[in-house]
Amino acid sequence: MKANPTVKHSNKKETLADFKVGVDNVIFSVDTTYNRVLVLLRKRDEEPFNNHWSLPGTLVRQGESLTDAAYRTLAEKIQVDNLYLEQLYSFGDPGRDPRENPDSFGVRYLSVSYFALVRYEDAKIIAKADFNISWYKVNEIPKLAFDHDKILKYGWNRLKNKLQYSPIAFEVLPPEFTLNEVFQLYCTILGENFSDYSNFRSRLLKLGFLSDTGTKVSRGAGRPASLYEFDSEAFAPLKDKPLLFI
Amino acid sequence: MKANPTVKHSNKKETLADFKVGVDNVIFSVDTTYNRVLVLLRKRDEEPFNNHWSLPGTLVRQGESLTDAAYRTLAEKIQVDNLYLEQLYSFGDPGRDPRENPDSFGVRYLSVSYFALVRYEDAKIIAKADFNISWYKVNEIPKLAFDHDKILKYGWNRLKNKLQYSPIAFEVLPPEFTLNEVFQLYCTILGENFSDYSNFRSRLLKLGFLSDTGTKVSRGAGRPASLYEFDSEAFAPLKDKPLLFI
DNA sequence: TATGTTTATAGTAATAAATACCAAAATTAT
DNA sequence: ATAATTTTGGTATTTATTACTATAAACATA
Repeated sequence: MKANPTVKHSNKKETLADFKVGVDNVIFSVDTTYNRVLVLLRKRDEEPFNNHWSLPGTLVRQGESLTDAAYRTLAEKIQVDNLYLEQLYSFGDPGRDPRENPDSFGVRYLSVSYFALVRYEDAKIIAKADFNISWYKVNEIPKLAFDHDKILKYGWNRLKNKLQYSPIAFEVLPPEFTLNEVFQLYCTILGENFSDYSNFRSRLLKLGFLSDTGTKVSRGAGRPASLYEFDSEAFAPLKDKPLLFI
Repeated sequence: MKANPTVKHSNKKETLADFKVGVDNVIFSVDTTYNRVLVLLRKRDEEPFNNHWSLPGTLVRQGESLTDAAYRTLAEKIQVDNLYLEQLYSFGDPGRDPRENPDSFGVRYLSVSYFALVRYEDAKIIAKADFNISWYKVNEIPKLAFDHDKILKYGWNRLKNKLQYSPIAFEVLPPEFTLNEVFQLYCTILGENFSDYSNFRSRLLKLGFLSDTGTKVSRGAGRPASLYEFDSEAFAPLKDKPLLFI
């Protein structure tokens, strides 16, 4: 698959690159029992980068949308009830995939990366079924295939930022949750010392989009906690504001 | 250019989509004399969407990086000294380009969009030279080709958000500027009533990355204003913080 | 059962930031 | 000269953040 050198400069279209487009997912989860952030990785079973760990991804098929491809990869690896997914960034510079011809002719590989946050309690079950899929602690990631280290780093930054001005936490928490569970989630991702519990509580409640269900739950010792739920109607007026909370 | 129906389902790779990748630029500028935000549009001179206005874009060439393609398009239309450029979002769903075969076989067109902010005083000169290129007021945009309306809307939101937590304004202002010029820029983009001048000044100065050059300038009546400059060293410790200022 | 431990919840005082507003200084306009 | 205009420095009020305290309601165990 080489450009015809006789027309290479005479016809503009002849110099265009042909692409395969892949989606690569940075799938995060938070293990609240051990307080750690996890990333889903897949061990490759084909060249290039055979036996290397990589982000779960796939090439986009005919007639398939980018998000569909992202959901398909996700569904092949894990089964989830709650999920947050958004596009992250596109990486398409020449030479990022060894399947590309080094003379820069022939097909190029562009990766549209997606960022996902899933609930650990839902997700871990299916992951166990396939030993080529595994959760890795975000601070103990091995060297990854392709430019996936760069993509993962980009996703990790997005997660930390997004948590501070958008309510993605509640898309991944169970429908009813205690304020302590919210706090633990934030602590695990942003670090222990970003706030103290008491002030975190009052700020969060003052925003007005969490409603007390009235039910109380006891997790071990201590006074039982109220279960709260996310009120998307109460959040609606805030969603267009550029930056909020925490 | 049709997939061979005899092997269509027997070989997975046969079902992959082939892509052409384009970059489309949402190029903003601020005309401070008339206090309006402008977007650079190009009138198409070929099918599809012949004679429709569109975002300036180009298809990525062999061996060319995505950013290079974005810069190339920009350089073809306008000449700028100061410029801010970043990737915006990728649009690649099937059917977004009429050149695609409706049966969803054949080549797909993916657009990696870029967001740019340029200084109006630099940029307008070259724009005048070609009547197929024109600045449009952001609130008076005609119906655009392809899905460029959606891309433009996405870019406009990014501009408004970005202005509030990153110092892109200073990449597009002249090297030395008065505080009132900064304020006018913010007003034009975010609307008149986002802050009053006096408080805007003190907040901005307290951040500590603007330094007074000592020079004074008089623009018409009133006490002459100090010229300030952006001190990137003083800004450095702030750049990793997730959200700041204004 | 009594007593201490744990966690949730409510609140307060001190500090910092945001907001609305004011006044002097240094220029141009008449 | 005087008025108008714009910059600049400032203050008082309100609001938000932070650090901290106290009480409530459960469990643990002696």
